[in-house]
Amino acid sequence: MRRQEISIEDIARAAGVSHSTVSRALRDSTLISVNVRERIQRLAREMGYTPNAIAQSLQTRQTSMIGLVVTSISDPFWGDVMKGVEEVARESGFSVILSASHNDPDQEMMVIETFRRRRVDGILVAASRITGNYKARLDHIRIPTVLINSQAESEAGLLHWVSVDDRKGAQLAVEHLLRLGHRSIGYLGISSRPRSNQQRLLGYQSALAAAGVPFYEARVVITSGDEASHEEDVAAGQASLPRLLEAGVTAVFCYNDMTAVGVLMACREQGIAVPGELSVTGYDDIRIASYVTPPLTTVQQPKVQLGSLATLVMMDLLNSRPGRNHLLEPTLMLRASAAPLAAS
Amino acid sequence: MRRQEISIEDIARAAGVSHSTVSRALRDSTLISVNVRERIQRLAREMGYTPNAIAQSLQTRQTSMIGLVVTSISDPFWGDVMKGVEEVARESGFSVILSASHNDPDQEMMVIETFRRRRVDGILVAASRITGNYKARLDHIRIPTVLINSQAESEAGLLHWVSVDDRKGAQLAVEHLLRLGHRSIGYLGISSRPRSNQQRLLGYQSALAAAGVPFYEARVVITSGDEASHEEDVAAGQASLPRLLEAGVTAVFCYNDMTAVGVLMACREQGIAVPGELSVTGYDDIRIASYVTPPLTTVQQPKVQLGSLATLVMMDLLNSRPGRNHLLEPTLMLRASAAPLAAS
DNA sequence: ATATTTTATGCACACGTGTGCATTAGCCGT
DNA sequence: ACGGCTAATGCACACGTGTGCATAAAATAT
Repeated sequence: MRRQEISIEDIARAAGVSHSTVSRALRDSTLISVNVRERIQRLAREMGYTPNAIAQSLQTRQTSMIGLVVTSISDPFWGDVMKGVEEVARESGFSVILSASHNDPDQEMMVIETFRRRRVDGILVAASRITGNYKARLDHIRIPTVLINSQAESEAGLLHWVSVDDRKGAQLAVEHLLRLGHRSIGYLGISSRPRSNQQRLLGYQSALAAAGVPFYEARVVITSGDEASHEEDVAAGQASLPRLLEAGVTAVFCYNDMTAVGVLMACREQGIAVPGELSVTGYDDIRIASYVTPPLTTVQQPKVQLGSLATLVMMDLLNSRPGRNHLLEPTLMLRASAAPLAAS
Repeated sequence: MRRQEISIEDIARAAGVSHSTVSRALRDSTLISVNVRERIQRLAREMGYTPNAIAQSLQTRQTSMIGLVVTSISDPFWGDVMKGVEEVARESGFSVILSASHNDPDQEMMVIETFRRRRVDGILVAASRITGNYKARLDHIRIPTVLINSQAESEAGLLHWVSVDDRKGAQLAVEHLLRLGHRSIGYLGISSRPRSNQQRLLGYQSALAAAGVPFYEARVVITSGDEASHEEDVAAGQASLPRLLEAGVTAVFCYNDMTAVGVLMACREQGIAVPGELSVTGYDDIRIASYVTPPLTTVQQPKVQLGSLATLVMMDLLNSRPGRNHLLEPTLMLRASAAPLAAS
């Protein structure tokens, strides 16, 4: 089982030259004469040589690997983001190390520590939960970092971010409901993702304010759903419907598509027509939103672009170009789960 | 921007010992006296030392990394598999390098070549398209490999697999439809995933045969859908409904959940009641299957287990224990998209 | 006290690749 | 033919860590 890959030393021996010559020949150095260069390259091909990236990394002090931390690997939202990351990374000659944080700051920090041990060139963190005391440690690590859908500043200039404008997205959704004639609009939020939840709540409030509709605390329901898994989000949505109905809303803006699906399911159980009696909007526009009944009116986040752009920013940083932060625009996807307020 | 991580050499200098002593002390070698050992470990902590995994890998000739190739990163099915892989890998102290093959043998081979260059300890390949001439090259690579949901033999003993019994799954679904009284049952397949498509077709046929129901070629519709993306699967399902109806089927067993969703959508457009006029079953039991209307009766594959078990087999191989192949059992998920044949 | 074993540490090499510098061979000009 | 210049190659070190072996120091036995 001894795996014996061949090295440039082996090629050197076979060609009767030094390993330096082989190294240069394989890198197309003009220092090496054309015929020797070609002979060595042919030899390398024949012998089935594969450069040892580990040794190269040790020497050049760069690994061409980037670490990606994500809250949940099986989440369709992050699935799209991961896809964008992997594509750009591969095209740029980088590999992606993937790990999950399960929405837990401790695990997130441990994963980042592993990445540091492996000397990745850069780190991408999705929906970081890093705050306060962790922040300092993250800063001390001195590895270029790009946050995805979370924001933070850094004095060292190593920390950047790419996000979708959550507040704007919420405004789009709520404005749409207002245009449909709704005046009693609820917000169904999730406390386990504090930043985006807060932003969407703000967007909800400012849309109401802009339309001159008063804000009532009772119309806002925030549930927990700690692990950031779908099942929990759906269950949270289902469980929250009663409280929203008590508040007498005719439409509800949900934190994401899965909670909206939960609301949809609860409505079906209780015989409440959507959108006839209650209009529902989601957020994210994951695939499931198109196929559910009724298809969800929702806020689309450019998910793949989120990943690819973050990776492009990373490439800028790694080529010592200045890294720009980006705030992407969400768009409204009109489907069938929200309709004009019935003139009852 | 010069990133200067500290090394055991630095610690050695600070402690007034040689780097060998530091190396041993950090690895808890009993060769080093207790007080020196503790002093060095404290020093390492204070100086913020992080071992250089690259240098360790070069020396020990193992990277503690495994490569994972998947046909599509954003596919919910593979998302669950990836989750299982990452969890077991992390618990075992391994990191996962992720890459996509887009269901293309050439890309798959390129990804594997990259993994080889990076000297991963093992490779996991999901739904491999490697055949014939590639097979030989794969064999020549001499890296332990575990295939997920595809099977192949190897003389070198480096190739193993973990799969779900596709034929059995198909039988379960079709037997269920037969039990519901259906006799004219269609199969909607996809040619771009030849192995599983073939297996499911075989299961379909043997279930019919066991029930004494004749097999009609016209009831089998195989579409393409090259890129293995959802949109294409759904579209394929939608486009295939007419041909199935022409064949006069009362129930259809679909290759996977997304094609089944396509069929569902086409039915709604054409006013065909499901399951009233047509029973539909899917395959995979991805999350979407539960939330669509009507909820899909489908064959559940143990997706997370598929990933975790494959990784456990890999761990066996890496610890030079014999690797066993595993054929997992699918189970039938009864929901609402298949119903007894209406006595019309 | 000396010989022998045990304990603790350093030396030097290895892993595979890249590169500054010295060295050699070849070429040209006068 | 000789000096100077260019082209091609090798030497030796570096990257950071692990480890066999030699060695020094200490402890124990005789």
